[in-house]
Amino acid sequence: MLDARYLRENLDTVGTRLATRGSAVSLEGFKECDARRREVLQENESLKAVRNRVSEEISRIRDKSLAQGRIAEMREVSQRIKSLDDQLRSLDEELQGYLLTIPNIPHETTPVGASESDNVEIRKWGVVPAFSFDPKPHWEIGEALDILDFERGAKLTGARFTLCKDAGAKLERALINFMLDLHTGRHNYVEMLPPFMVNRDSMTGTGQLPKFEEDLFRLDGLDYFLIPTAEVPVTNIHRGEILRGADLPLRYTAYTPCFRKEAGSYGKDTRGYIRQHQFNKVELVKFCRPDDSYRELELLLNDAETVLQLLGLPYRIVELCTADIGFSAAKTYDIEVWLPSQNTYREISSCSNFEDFQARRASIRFRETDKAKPEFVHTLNGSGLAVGRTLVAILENFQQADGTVLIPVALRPYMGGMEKIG
RNA sequence: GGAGAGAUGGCCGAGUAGGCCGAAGGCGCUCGCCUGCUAAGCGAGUAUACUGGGAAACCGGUAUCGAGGGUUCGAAUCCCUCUCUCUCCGCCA
Repeated sequence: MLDARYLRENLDTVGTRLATRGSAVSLEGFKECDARRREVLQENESLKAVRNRVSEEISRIRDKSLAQGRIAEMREVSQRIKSLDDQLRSLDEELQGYLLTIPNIPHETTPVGASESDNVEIRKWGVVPAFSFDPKPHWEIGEALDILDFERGAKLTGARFTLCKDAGAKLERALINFMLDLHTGRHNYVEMLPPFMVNRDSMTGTGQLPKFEEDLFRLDGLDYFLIPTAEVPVTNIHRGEILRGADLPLRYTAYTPCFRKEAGSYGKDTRGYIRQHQFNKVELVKFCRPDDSYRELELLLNDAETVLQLLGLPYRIVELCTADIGFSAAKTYDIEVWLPSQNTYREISSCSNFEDFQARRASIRFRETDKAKPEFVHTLNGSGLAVGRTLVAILENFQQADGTVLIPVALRPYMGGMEKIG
């Protein structure tokens, strides 16, 4: 959420910057509503000031019969106030409606672009494997090794659900533990295990609601939602809090399953394990001072990259352009891992700086000293990494001519010493 | 699921025959004084949001005692609804 006052005073500039996102954002509604609201607010508050003053006078009059005139007068003032209160309530709601659906302003370093083809490749790491045979897609490898069972996943639930079996299940679990140990041990993140379903306030705090409800699974009869990413519960840990400056930056990591409806991606990635309604992810979340957030973003990106480096998976870093960054983000780097079967890089992590956009929605502030005014923190997060896609990358990149798959050395301790699958 | 108790400022904790309560007191914190160090002591200050004025320092208004409604000239105090916490019983991984 943008600051209403800032928006009011910089309406044109903000409009221009938001336009680079591609989708038209109209600020007219906000402007008009904001003006009306302040008008009503002012009349209302001055009437309340009168009422407070006169009521105070009435309280000092012993003989209330002498106050009847003023009491009658105030009765009318109160009527008027009540009506203005109602108007104000609906105007507030309307204004919030505008503010909650206006996306974040892209950072000045976010490349301006019209579509994802304008994203900018920053760097590459690793060597793309050369195969002496035709590399298979991961779903064939997984089925041949009997570690990924798509048919039974669909039987148990439906399309885009998969049953992991035996070494597949173990590999998934090993990756989770490997990532968490790396981030808590070497990168100094604090591990969290949050609830996998959250309430509406939490979803609004990080920006999934009110605009993107159709992407979420909601529980029938309860206003709870299955989390689409650990970003939601972990960022909301400090919703409504004032943190101590001395404690910043806070770094949290969390494993959670993620649940997404994937509405609007019906034709995409229909085969395999790339796009599921439920998938595992290890997430990195930071809360920091505004001045530090862009430095912290680079560090966060490095922390996520380290996972791929230790696993020996080739990847590249892409800086998303204004047309491709998410609703809440000011700047985003994607990490894309090499997938031989698709002969291309595919997203495996997305690292974003939200600046104070989420912090303002969720009211997450800090006080530099005990006397200082509270300021909004900056929030960041990134996948570290998407576990299912990491498993896919391992199957495809480390597949052998005989159909087996080599397990990365770093992962072997987590696999009971196993060196290959099959 | 059944029965009861409670939710006040950073924390603890007063306040329930409605008015002078943004809210006593204590702790904590900040600044100053004092004591040759430490401890103690003394004085002052110490919420947030919105909004009007001002270049700013700052000054004014309104709101906030879990949340939302209601009664009233006026509500932390009365009424209703909801949420959460705690205790006991039942059930359960």
